Amino acid sequence: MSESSLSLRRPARAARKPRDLDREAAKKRRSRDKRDRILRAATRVFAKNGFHATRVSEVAKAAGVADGTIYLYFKSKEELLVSLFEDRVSKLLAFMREDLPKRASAPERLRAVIDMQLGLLEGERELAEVITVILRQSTRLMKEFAAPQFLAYLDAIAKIVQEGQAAGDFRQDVAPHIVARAVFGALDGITLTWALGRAEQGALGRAATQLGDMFLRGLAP
Amino acid sequence: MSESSLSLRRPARAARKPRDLDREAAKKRRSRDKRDRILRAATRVFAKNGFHATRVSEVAKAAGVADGTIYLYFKSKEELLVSLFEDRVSKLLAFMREDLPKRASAPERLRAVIDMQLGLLEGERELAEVITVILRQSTRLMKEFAAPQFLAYLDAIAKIVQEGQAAGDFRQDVAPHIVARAVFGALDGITLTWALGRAEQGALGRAATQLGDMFLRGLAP
Amino acid sequence: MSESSLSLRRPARAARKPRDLDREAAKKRRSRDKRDRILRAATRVFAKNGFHATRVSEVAKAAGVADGTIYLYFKSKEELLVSLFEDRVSKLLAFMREDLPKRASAPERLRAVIDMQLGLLEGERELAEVITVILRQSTRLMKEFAAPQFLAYLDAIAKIVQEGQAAGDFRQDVAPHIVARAVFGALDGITLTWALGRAEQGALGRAATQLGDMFLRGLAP
Amino acid sequence: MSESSLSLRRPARAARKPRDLDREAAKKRRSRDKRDRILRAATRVFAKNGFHATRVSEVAKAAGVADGTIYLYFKSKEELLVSLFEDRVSKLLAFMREDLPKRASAPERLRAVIDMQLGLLEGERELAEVITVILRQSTRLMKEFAAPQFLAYLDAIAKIVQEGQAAGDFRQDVAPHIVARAVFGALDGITLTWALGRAEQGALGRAATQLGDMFLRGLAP
DNA sequence: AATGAATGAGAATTCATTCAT
DNA sequence: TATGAATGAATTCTCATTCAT
Repeated sequence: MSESSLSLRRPARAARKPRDLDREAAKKRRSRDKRDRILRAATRVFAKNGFHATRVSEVAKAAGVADGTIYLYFKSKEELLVSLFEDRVSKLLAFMREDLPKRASAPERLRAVIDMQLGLLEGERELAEVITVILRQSTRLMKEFAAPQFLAYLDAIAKIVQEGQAAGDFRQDVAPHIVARAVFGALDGITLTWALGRAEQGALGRAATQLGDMFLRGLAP
Repeated sequence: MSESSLSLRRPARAARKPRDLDREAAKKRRSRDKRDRILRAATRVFAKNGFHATRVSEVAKAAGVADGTIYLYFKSKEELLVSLFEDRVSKLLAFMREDLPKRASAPERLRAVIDMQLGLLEGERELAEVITVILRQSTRLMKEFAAPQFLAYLDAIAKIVQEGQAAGDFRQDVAPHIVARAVFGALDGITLTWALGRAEQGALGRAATQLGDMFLRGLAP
Repeated sequence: MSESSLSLRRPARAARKPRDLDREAAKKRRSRDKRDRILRAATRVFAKNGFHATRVSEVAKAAGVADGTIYLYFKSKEELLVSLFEDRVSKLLAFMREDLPKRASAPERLRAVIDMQLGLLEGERELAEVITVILRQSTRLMKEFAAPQFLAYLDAIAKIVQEGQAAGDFRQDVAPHIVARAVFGALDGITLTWALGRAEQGALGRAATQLGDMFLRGLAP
Repeated sequence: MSESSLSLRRPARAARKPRDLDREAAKKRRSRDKRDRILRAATRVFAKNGFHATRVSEVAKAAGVADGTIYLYFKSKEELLVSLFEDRVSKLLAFMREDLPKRASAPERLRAVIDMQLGLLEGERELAEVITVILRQSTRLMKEFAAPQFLAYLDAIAKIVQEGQAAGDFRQDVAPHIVARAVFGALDGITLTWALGRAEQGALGRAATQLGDMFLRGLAP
């Protein structure tokens, strides 16, 4: 701060600009760092106490910033929660766009989805808890924000099933959207139990394999 | 009630005691009525606004009683939520105790569980929403109360799978507790989507059949 | 009142009246009994928990009556407290009217007042606590009701001092109203400590003698 | 404050730290100011309406702060009352520690205590009312907090009496703790009447002299 | 950008009192 | 008279958010 106020008093020189850019970048980096620090702290505290029982001041303390600082990066407490969710969902959607097309068959694609949904949280128990449990604590979030994205995700899975049925890889007598909901729910249930504490390291990976087997066999024509 | 009208025709002396009993009974009935009225109102309002966004006074208004009256029947707002849950869980556990033993094989028992978990909420969309979504809004409730019951339920399902494996009805290469979580999660996912509004009447019944088929085929040796 | 309304409907008979009177008397006795029961219960509970922390329902329970019954005998919770106070004050004022004139000299009258104020509560620790401590918990009571009576009492004591000074029994260089306040305060202080629990049986009697000695000697010309 | 204006004229480097210190000090001062403002407002409002009849919002309004601000400085409404009391008691105890030992004889010490207890409140009628009347309105406060301190104070007075008796300055036939209670009670009674409004300026001083005379003469051997 | 003191709206719960039976 | 279920006004305290520094 003192540095920048000093520079105001000096004549503008050509050399300034590159340095300013650097400075800008550093500032942005620092800013992003702080934002991340807050998000990580929020994950920790939300997972421990739940959304409503968590005070903004607790997140601030856990992040090592002042209460007011949170509001420089997030519009509200609820937006903190949204951001945690958005971050993961964007990764998930990116995956679906980039990775799925590489898989030749519907069965392969379905297995990939299963691996990914569980793999996304492996090693991040707290984040898993936030997404499976805490997220549902904000009604508005659930109805206005999460639901649409969630339904889009379900539709994407249903589409895989449909394609599999069209290609003769899956049985015809199950409704694609029912399978989609079941697959998602099964994965969510696994994650939930794991997040609630009754599961060991690597459990999600093993579960993914077994679930994949079971669903694919259950869907076999 | 019919008894009390009868007693009016009898000699006063003999009627004394029965009438008192009637009065007692009527009082108890009215009391239960009011309790139920409050519970039904709570289900409605909780489903609409979520637990935290619902004010006790709103429930009172919806039930047509004074704010304070709620506290004659429930210790706190949270206990209202617990009561809604307990009512269903007790039915569910009663079913598992009474009905399951009648089913000869593990596959039959698993299908019965699936039918029941979905059947329990068919036609009661608001209650379904309360149980799948709202319940998770109270962290304390989730951790202290619901979790233990939930885990007991999971264990019961896992036990069915285990028995099926022992009897040679199910494949050996899946962990019973993973199947249990997956089955529960799949059912919960179905209910959730249905509760959130994208499903028609009778959908849960059809879903139960298809899910049963899929899981049983997926588990077949 | 009920009597008069009754008599309007029935033919007046000579035999009726005595029986009615008996009935009335019995009723009044029972009524008084219940009133006393409530007052005694109130003393107990107020002394234990204080005025504000005591719920009317607690008094009702301690008295063995229904909540609503209290309101058949007392207009409000505060009136309960007033009644406890009035009862004692009336005894105190009766004493001052009847007993004091019998005492020949001012010193004798002052000693009598001291004996009486302490003697009034001896053996009734709970009542003493209510009067010294609890009474001050109701601001309205203190200001509107108790204060006037209290000041009247002080004036009566001051008058004794004044008479003693006129008769040459007391020193002239103390203001009568200051002595009055000091005497009352000293007695109240004794009672308070005793009520708060640090004093044994008979303590008030001994204290009265010593206080009497000390004040009389202090006032001697 | 004066320091910080000075520092503006000095070279910036050296000024750094002192200015920060100043800022800290100013902050602390402002904080203390606000705390005091709240305490003074509380005294005013409590004296007028009593403890229970006073709403926290009224104190806030009288102090010119927001309701919530009160809770930044005091844990609860009751703690506000405690703080008023503690402040005076600490002065009183400080006096007993510092001033009393300077007085040679027990009679001088007793008179000093009398002067002090009354002098402490002279000119602060509202505070006097809070301490003599309002304080007793919180049962918990009376029993848990005030009682122990109060008893310690009584013991200190009793000790003076005892020493006087040992030195032959006081009569032997009065129990020291009875005298202590009487002295305290007399002073409290004087204060109470004064606080309740029937006394003019300077009254406490005069009362102190007369009371001192009376007690000392009453205690003379 | 950062701070954290200050704000003040908001809500669960209590309990004196009423009144239908 | 007696009951006790029902009422609903009333109030403390919390905590997300703001804003002067």
